[in-house]
Amino acid sequence: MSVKVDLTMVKTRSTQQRVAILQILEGTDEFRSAQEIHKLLEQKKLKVGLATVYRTLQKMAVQEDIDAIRSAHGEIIYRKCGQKEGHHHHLICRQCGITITVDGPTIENWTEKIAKENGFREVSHTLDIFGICKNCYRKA
Amino acid sequence: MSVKVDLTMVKTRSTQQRVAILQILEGTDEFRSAQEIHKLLEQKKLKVGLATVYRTLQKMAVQEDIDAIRSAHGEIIYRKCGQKEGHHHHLICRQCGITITVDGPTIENWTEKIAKENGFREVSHTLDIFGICKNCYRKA
DNA sequence: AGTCTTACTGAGAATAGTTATCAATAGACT
DNA sequence: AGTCTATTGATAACTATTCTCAGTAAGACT
Ligand SMILES: [Zn+2]
Ligand SMILES: [Zn+2]
Ligand SMILES: [Zn+2]
Ligand SMILES: [Zn+2]
Repeated sequence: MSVKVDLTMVKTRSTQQRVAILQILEGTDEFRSAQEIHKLLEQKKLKVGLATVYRTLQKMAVQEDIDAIRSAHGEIIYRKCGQKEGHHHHLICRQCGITITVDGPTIENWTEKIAKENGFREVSHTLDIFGICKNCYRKA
Repeated sequence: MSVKVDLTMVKTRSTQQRVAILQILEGTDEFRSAQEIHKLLEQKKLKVGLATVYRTLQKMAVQEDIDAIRSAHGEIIYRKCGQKEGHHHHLICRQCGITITVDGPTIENWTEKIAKENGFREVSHTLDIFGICKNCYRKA
């Protein structure tokens, strides 16, 4: 009898630190880095260790409570996504950061197919589309 | 906040180091990081300083001799311009990390379509598929 | 070929973002 | 209250990249 490990199943405790970080994320639509969130918490007189901020955001991203992408500058930035339900993807402007939520069966089916063809199970995927939006292109 | 210098205006000398780095890039269609290129040069018994590799690649990218993108892992990776044949995606086992390279027109077309529908230009994308490979699943 | 200018180089220090370590703490459950 | 263990905080370690600066070598011009 073997135990199946599923990261989304591990018990997550509701700590003061986790709640504080979540509140920051819920207070904006923008992507925020771990460092930024740590500073914002300091301003609110909430002392949360930097390592805790990193760990919590990382875990939230794995459990799909928040979205994580890599900025052009190299930092991982996080956002509580407006669309709370359902798997989906993002179309992001490299210039101004405006983000459009997109989804559709095409990639979902394609990734499933590719994974199955290679004998993989418990499949998931990440996909982000980047470009220059109409507005920014006009200004350039 | 850093001061931006226009590197395209300064004279570029053809040094042994620059030639060696260019040869590495011309020897493959894949994206390579500065660290990887530095190791490859070592294997060819060419001693080129790591800082020089970083500086040279950075300058080549600014002068648009090569393409530079940020990998999901956070590194800047470089490729000799032109053909997009090197573009592909990864199917990664969450357990053992084994990685399979995959590609196909399906997602390429889909992402292009989605971006165009939303008025985006200069489109790029990132996609990774995760799962449990046959081997690891059997062991579990 | 010799000389001059200055872009370029290498080694290491410095920086930025992130992850690992580990003893102490505090949720959750009986 | 007591137990179990996920979580925390301070800091060390790590990875990728940039900076510093004295020494080197393209390339231009005699
Ligand atoms: Zn989203
Ligand atoms: Zn834009
Ligand atoms: Zn595996
Ligand atoms: Zn693609």
